[in-house]
Amino acid sequence: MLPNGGRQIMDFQLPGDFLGLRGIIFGSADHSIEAATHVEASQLAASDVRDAIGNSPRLASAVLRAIARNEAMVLEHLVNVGRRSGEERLAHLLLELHARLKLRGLADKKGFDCPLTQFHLADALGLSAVHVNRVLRHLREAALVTFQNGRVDFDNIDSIQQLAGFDAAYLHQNETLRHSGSEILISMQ
Amino acid sequence: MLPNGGRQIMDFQLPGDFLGLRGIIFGSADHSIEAATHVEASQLAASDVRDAIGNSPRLASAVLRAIARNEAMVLEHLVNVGRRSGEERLAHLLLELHARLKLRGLADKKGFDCPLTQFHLADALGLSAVHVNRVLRHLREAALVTFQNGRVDFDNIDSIQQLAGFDAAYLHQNETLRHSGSEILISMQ
DNA sequence: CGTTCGTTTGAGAAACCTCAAGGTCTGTGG
DNA sequence: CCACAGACCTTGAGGTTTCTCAAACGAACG
Repeated sequence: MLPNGGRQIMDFQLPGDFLGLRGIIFGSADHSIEAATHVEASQLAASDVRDAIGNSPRLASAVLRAIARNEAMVLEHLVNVGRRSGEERLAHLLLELHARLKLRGLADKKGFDCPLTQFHLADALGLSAVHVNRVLRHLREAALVTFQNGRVDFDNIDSIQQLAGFDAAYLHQNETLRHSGSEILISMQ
Repeated sequence: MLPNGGRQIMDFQLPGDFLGLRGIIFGSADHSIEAATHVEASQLAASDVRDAIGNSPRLASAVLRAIARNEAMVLEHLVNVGRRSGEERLAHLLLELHARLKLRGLADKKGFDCPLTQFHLADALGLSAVHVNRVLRHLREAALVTFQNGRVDFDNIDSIQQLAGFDAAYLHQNETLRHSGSEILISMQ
């Protein structure tokens, strides 16, 4: 949140994501987390996590890579907001969400369920909600992607990837750090 | 660099900064580094760095905090580009550079030497160089900050901090990870 | 003395914003 | 069952910000 009432959404956390890692490391957070859906989460004591990291080089390395991956994502969002047009930005965000959800088995080839409002999209993209609405219309009329009734459907995923300049490499999806129950899971493929 | 020829500068590395840490962790980089001035750097073998991190929990922890700090900075840049006006963005960037340089003894209270061109600023802020020029004029005419002949001078640092919504907390300046010669230095205050 | 790089300024166009109004859907209380 | 409120989406009109194209200027350099 900014003093003038504006909001910048830095990322959308998906099921299985580790929340607030940077806050644990620094002992303070420069952001807040808001639930867009019903959420189930388990809490880990910051000191426990720090101890575990200190005692296990393997875990430390995994956390290191997790944060680096996070930074790569935020960086891509910076590129998105800084150097792409409204259509490209929106397309890029939807493609990113699709790629990340697909890995979790929460999306199919055509699209995915998306509980976000146009206000959420606007605050993530540095646009106004009104403009997001118009851009969505353009994308729909261009038969690229449809976002209606909480569902995103790609009509032509190849051409929309080209439009957005989307390349999933920055997501580093071959490895993930997750928390489940009260444990931290490292999964590499 | 983007396919359409655009460029997004994610950060300006200052003397003493550790370069390409994320590239070492992932074995590949999603960005490139360009020298804006004469640069002296020493190279570390990626495998050596990885080994060192694996063998020293203390070093691993420091690297962890360094990356987290990096992410916080990129994140602030995202907020900057996504939700602030041209004047606010530019003021914010100049204030960040000032704060970071001051810590290294490379700036005084009034300002600092800045070798960047207006093209550099534009590519960091998601603006055009022409617009950067006009915004600089506004800031100069408002007696807030002057950027001329490679020198940035703040006329009224309090009011420009307020204009930009700048708070140096995100820089986490009380600790740094640096490389010097062929060593990695951890310094905490 | 010409070239190159960076800055400055003007003019018109495009992208995007704000304000405003109306529409749809959903849940809720009477 | 109906009326109402709230949240979200949609569309229009007009304004602001920012962009692109273009040209001119100054400084540094060989």
